[in-house]
Amino acid sequence: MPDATEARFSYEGLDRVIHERARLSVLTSLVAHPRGLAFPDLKRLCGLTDGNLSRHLAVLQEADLVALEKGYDHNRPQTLCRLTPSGRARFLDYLAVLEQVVRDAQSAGGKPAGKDTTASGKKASGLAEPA
Amino acid sequence: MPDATEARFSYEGLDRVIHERARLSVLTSLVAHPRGLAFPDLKRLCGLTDGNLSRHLAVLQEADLVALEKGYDHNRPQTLCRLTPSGRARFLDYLAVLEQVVRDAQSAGGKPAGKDTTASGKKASGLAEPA
DNA sequence: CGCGTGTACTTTGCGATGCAAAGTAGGCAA
DNA sequence: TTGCCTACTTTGCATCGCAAAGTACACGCG
Repeated sequence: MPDATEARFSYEGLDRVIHERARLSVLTSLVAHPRGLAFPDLKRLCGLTDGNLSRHLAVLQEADLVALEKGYDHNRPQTLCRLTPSGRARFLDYLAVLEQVVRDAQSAGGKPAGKDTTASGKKASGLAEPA
Repeated sequence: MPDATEARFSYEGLDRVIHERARLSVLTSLVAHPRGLAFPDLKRLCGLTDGNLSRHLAVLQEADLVALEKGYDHNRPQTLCRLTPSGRARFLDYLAVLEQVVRDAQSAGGKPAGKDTTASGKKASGLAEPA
């Protein structure tokens, strides 16, 4: 058990590439559709504009989180997006941290909090927070 | 797939002010310490630099998510940070959306991640992607 | 056949923002 | 007093999200 002064709320596992809202949407969509999704479907599912999705996909591809397969369907360009294996792994890691955040918050917010780990210098102003 | 046209993965509840990693750290720390936290404690808990914390606190205060009480303790400046009531409410709303993200991702065959925050042990082995 | 319209993306531009290094202020020890 | 330490704040830069504009191609219509 490490000391109580460690940065236990720093959440370093929240990779910035994944943590962005739009990309989180994309990755969640993709993990929910393991066969992949076409660009327009992804666009609609995530509520993104064309440009936005294009850019975020480029970032995700650059980070080796998704793979883009560009082909043609009925003579129309069709980009199929899928998670890479390492992308899936990294996303699951990220999710585990997210769960930790939720647990940390709920242990005080939704339930009786009894774990005050940083008991330094409280003023105890007699301020009761709203129940 | 009930309705493929709705943007059910857009997660519009992920307020950008809250969703930032550093601020998420701060808010989680604060919700776990309802009596408030002093600047240095917050700094250490979140693993932030002085400048970083200062800036993020200013943003959070501007958004009426936290309240800053500047005073003196033992003749030293001491800023006490607490969640505002509406800040707590908005953070809990945000958390609900986070939980939804986790659920959406896990319902797809992602395993229910345990309490191991460094879940790097399994790679993609147990969850081969369908081609 | 050419022209406009619609889909499927990409590129560009800009305003916002995270981040860290440098700056300020005051207590306290020597 | 001098110098160091804590407790913040300000500044500057590089990144980034976002949306409007741009490109490419297929199809329908006169």
